[in-house]
Amino acid sequence: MATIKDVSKIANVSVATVSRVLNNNGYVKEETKKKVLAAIEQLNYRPNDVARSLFKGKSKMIALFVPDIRNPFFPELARAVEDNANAHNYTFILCNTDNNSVKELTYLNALLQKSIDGIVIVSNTMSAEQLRDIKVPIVALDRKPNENIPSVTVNNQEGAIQAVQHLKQSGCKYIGHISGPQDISSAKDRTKGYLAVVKEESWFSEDFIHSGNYTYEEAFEAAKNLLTRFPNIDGIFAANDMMAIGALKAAEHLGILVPNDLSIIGFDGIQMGSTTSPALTTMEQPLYTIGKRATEMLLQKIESPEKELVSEEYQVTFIQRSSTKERR
Amino acid sequence: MATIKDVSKIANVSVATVSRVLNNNGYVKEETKKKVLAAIEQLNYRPNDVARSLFKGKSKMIALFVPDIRNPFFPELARAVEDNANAHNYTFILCNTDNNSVKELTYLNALLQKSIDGIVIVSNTMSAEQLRDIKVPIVALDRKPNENIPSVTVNNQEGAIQAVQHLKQSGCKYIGHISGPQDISSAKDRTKGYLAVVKEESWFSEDFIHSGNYTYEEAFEAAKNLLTRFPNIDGIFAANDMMAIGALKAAEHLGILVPNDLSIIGFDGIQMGSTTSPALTTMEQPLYTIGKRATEMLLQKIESPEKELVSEEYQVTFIQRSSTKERR
DNA sequence: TTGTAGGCGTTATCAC
DNA sequence: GTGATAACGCCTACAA
Repeated sequence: MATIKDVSKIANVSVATVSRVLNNNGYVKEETKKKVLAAIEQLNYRPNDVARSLFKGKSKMIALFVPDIRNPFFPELARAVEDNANAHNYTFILCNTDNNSVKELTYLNALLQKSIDGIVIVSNTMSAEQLRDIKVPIVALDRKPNENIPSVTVNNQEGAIQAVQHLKQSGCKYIGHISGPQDISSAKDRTKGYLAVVKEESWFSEDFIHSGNYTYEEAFEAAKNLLTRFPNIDGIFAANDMMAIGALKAAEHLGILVPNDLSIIGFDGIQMGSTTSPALTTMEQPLYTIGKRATEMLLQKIESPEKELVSEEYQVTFIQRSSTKERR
Repeated sequence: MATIKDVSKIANVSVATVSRVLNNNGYVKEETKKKVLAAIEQLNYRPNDVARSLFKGKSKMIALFVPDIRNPFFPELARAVEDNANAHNYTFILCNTDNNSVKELTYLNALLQKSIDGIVIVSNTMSAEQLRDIKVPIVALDRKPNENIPSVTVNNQEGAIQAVQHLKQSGCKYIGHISGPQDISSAKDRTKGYLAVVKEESWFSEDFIHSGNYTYEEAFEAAKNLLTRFPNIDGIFAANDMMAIGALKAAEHLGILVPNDLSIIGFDGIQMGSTTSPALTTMEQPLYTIGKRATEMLLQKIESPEKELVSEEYQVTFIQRSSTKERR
């Protein structure tokens, strides 16, 4: 690879001048500029970003931490972040944390050594202290690890309320809930929403809630238990689509007809929900939008660190498909 | 961040000595080593990877090019590559190319400026010439862009033959094919496999093949056309699972019962195939394995460039689920 | 066994 | 307008 020095020789100028035309700053005569440009062209010269990074202390790289990119919820976010990073000439690093705080910390250190400029993080494992003394900008996405770190989320509780109310309005009397991990703010808020609607019902007890840990497999089991134990359940609100799909399968397994005998509603709006039979009614998150927004906020913070970021909350939208009956 | 100089001062030695203990090379007295280690500990010193990269010309970063991480086929590969990169202390960069060769080239240049050490690439758009004069190691995954570049793939043609034969053996008489983009080697080979089995059948004509472009939506349309035009079709081989799921939906749409009136088999073995109703029979690729292997090969080439890599081919396995009848 | 110093490729500060 | 030159933080001859 050619260096700035090579260019300077060919153009018969100093490296300083080359640097000036490269970065368009400082005065440089039109004529010499042309010479330099020609030399750059001739050598097909490209500046070495590593040297630049060393000097500037910035790498033009941002990272995204997700638990596991194989979970269908995350690729949409990842794509949004990558698109945005790319549009601003940042390189995109992806880290699968497995919700493991040790792994998270290891990634973090490795990235700091590489002068990472900022991180978008979907996590619930990092403690407040850990995050506090990190000096690179961080924006939380989908979850709120703690109050001190700016986040982009959706109205989880309100969305859950809407979901459960839809079940009621479409005729469900006994509504079960498959919940997500309660240490994840989004999951907790969705459970809160569920409770807000049904807590006062005469039939309600805590036993109508089973944890599915946000996974297909556990939700399959949870739904089977729930439906076996309470055969009169005619509605299920799952805290995410993967679990709703697990519940769908469980119903199929038990010979329960959806939506005739049982309505199921999910949360997230992942594509998979539209490919099941019946297709899944759900509360759709604007996933691409929130991913994009989180990245924009991060880049803004990187480029003007003095401005404080303020958290944002987006709205979910109800998507009627075939796993619930239409509102009567 | 503390620097090597800070450490050297505290330990009362030269930076050279610190560097020696850091990299464990050269002689250093046990006692001074301890002093240095203590100083490192005290300052919580971590070497600056950017400076290292500049010196070595290597970044300890590898990239993965995929068309679009939102396509459910890619996250499994991405996870495998990331895991392996991480295990070898490499940082993982993800690039969505949208099958756009201009975008690919732009990424490539940006990464070269960052001294990227190697690239795993799932692509069919890069021309032979483009790839030839790239000096960083490249390994192709899932597809063979051209013969000069080492690749990790599966036995696509053979797998397709098995798939179509399964349809025949389970009683299908008229078998349609929803094909993928013919400029992708994997898709082409699968079509070849289909043809190898049915080309000589009396009923066969090219009209039994419709392109679905590897997408759900196009396959949905393709299947509808196929099934409307040839109502006697009782088997469909889709060149990937996304398209098979599209075909499943099309059948549902037309009131055709799967697998009673129509058998559908896919290819890939993505998780989504197991969540549909009926669940999808498919030829499963060892996705994690091939992703892992491609990365291993890449890292090996990076660390010993003198050794030539040789392409590898893995086997697909037949997974009987519910979208086809069992072999009689 | 340890230290000095040059260089990796850029940028920015200061002269001229 | 332009050119030296000192950083950025690290590594490795080469000396000592």
